[in-house]
Amino acid sequence: MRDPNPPTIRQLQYFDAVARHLNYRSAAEELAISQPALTAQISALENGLKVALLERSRSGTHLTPEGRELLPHAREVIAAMRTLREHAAVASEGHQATYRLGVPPTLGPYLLPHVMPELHQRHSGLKLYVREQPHQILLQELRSGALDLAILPLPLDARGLVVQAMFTEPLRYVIPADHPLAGRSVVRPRQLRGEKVLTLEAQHHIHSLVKEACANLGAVIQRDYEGTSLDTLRQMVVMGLGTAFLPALYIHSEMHRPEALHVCDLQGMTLTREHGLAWRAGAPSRHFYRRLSSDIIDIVGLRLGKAISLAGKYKSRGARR
Amino acid sequence: MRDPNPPTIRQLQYFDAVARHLNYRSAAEELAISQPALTAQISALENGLKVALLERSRSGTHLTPEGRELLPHAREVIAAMRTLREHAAVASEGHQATYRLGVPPTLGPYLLPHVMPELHQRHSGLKLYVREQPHQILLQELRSGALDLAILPLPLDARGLVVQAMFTEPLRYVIPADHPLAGRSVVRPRQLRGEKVLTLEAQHHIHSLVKEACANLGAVIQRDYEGTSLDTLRQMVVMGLGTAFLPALYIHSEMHRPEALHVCDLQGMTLTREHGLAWRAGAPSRHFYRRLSSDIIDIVGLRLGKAISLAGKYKSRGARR
DNA sequence: ATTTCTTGATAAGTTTTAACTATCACAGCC
DNA sequence: GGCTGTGATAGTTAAAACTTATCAAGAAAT
Repeated sequence: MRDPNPPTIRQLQYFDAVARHLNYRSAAEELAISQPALTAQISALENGLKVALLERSRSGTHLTPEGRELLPHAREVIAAMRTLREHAAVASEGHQATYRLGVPPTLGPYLLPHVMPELHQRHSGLKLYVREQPHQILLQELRSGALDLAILPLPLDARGLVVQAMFTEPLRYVIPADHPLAGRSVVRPRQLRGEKVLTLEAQHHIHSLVKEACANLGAVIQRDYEGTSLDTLRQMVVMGLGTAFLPALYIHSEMHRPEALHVCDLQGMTLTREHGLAWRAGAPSRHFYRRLSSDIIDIVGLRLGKAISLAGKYKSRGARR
Repeated sequence: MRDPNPPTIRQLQYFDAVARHLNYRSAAEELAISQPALTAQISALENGLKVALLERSRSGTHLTPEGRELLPHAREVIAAMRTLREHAAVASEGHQATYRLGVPPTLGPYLLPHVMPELHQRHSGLKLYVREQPHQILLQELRSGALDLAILPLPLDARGLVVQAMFTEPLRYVIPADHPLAGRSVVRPRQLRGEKVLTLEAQHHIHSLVKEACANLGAVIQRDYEGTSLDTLRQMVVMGLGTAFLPALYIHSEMHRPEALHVCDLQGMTLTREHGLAWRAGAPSRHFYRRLSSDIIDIVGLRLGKAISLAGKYKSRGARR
C-alpha cells in the first residue's frame, strides 16, 4: 500500500512528449510507438499518481493545472537521468573515476611526487585519491573494499588479491657526521657490532626488517627511542641518539645536502625492501590496474633508476581469474 | 542504436539498495524481492550503462570506483522522482495547482478584490493566475486550453463548455454634475432622447448592450470618442463629452465620493449584464470548478449584494459528460 | 583437511507488462 | 451528410521481471 504504482522513467518521457505535442498521435510518432501504447502508459501514470495530468477531448489535448504543475518535476527526473547516463558514458570509455590508492607512510611521500606527474600524462583524466596508512591497515582496507589499490611491502598474504612486484629499494645506513665511521662510503658489516640502531615503531614494515638485520649484525636496536616517522628518525640520528637504516627513496628525496649526516652502504650485504602494487583479484578494472603497475615500474626506472632496482619481471602471486 | 538500454528507476533503486547493504541478499530482502531478481536487474543496469558498478565476490560486494562515482547521480534521479511524487500527492488531495482564470477587463478589477480574500479563506492553498482579456479572447483561450476558467458575459456559445450563471449586474447611468438631469436619482427613459452616450470600443461586451439600449431610448452613441477602459470613459464624462452607462461594480469600487459625476437609474428599465463562470465540459477538475462558482455566488451575495443580483438558481448550459 | 555456512550466479518456469493491429465513438469541418 | 482527425478500447503477442530450486566457490569453524 505504501508504494502503489511508482511512475517509470518511460512514463515520464511519454508524458513529456504528449505535453510538448498536445497530441497523442504525433507524440507517439516521435516516440516510435503506437498511439494506444501511449494512451495506456499515460493513463497508467495518472492512475499511479492519482492525478489527472491531461485533459483529452475529441479535438486535441491540454494539460490540466496539475499537469502543468507536475511537468517541470517530471522533466527534472528526466534531466537527472540524462546526467547519470552522460557520466556513465564517460566512465565507460576512459578510466575517469577516482581510484583509491593506499600507500605506506614510509614510501608515499618519497615515491609519488616523482611518479604522479608522468602517470597523469600517460592517463589524462586519471584521478587518484591517495591515502597513507600502515601497511597492515592498507591490506585490511584493500580487502574490505575501502581501497581499490595499495602499494605494499612484499611478501604479503595475497589470498584473494593480485600482487604485482614493482621494485626493490635498498635501506641505507645513516650515521651522525661526528661518528667514527663517518666519511666512508662503504662499511664492513662487522663494524656495526654493538652499534646503537634506531628504528620506527613496530607497526612499520621497516621495523622488522631492521630488527632481523641487527640480530645478524650484532647491532643493538634502541627500543626506547622509536621514531614515529622517517623525519623524526633522521632528527634522532642528527641529535646523536644512534644510527639508522633509512630507505633509499627517503634519502633521495629529503637529503639533497649532506647536513650533519653521513650515508653509507654495507659491503656485500644490502638490506632492502620490495614494493608491489596489489588489488582484489575480481576487481572489474583489474586490467587497468595491471597497466598502472607497469607504468609505475617504467616511470620509476626512468626517474629513480639510480636509487632502486626494478622487479626482474612481472610476478604475480595469489589467486587470479 | 542511439538509446540502447536506458536504466529504469527501479534499477537505480535496486542499485542504491545494494550500495547501502553491500550484500545482495539483505538488499533483496529490503526490496521484498528475491535475490536472483536483484542480480538480474543490477546486471541489466550495468549492461545498459556499460559500466561495472559493483564488484562481486564470494565474500561480499563492493562498489567499483565507477559505481562510487555514479551512485550520487543515481540518487539524484531517485530524489527527483520522490519530489515529483510528493508534489503529485499534494496535487491529488487538495486543489493545490495554479488555475488559470480569465476575466473581462470591465469586471475583473472591480469584482475580484472583493471576492478573492474570502475565496482564499475557503480554499486554503488555492492559487489563481488571473488574466484580463476581452471576452471573445477569453472564450478562445478557454477553448484552446490556455485558460482553465473564465468569467464571461452571458449568453455565450457554450458548445463544449459548462457555463454557470453567477450574477446580474446593472449598468447605471452616469452624467456630468452640471448636466440638466443631475440631482435626480431616477430618470425617466424618455428623458434620454437625443443624449450623447459614450461607450467602450466595440470589442467589449458593454458596447453592444449600450448600443442596443440607445437605439430603443433614442439616445445617440458617440462613436468617435470610444473609451479604451472604464476609467477613461469616466474621465470623458467628467470632461463633459457626454453621458455613459457604467457597470454597478465599477461604480461601487471606484466612485466612493461623488466627484464631478452624478449617478442615476432609469425608471422601470434596468440595463444589465449577466456574468457566468465557464470551463471546458471535460475538465478533470470540473467538480471543483462548480464548487468555485457557487462560492463566488455566495461571496458576491454577502459582500456586493446591494450592487448586484444573484443568479436565480444554478443553470448550466452546453454539453456535459 | 573436511565440513558447514554464506556469498552471488544460473536455470527453468510463471506472471506481469508493454507493445502491436484493428476498430470504435465522437467532434469539427466542408 | 460524408470526411477527417481525435483519443479510447479490445484482443493478441512478445518481452520483461519475477519466482523457486540449485549451483559453485570462498570463509570460517571443526
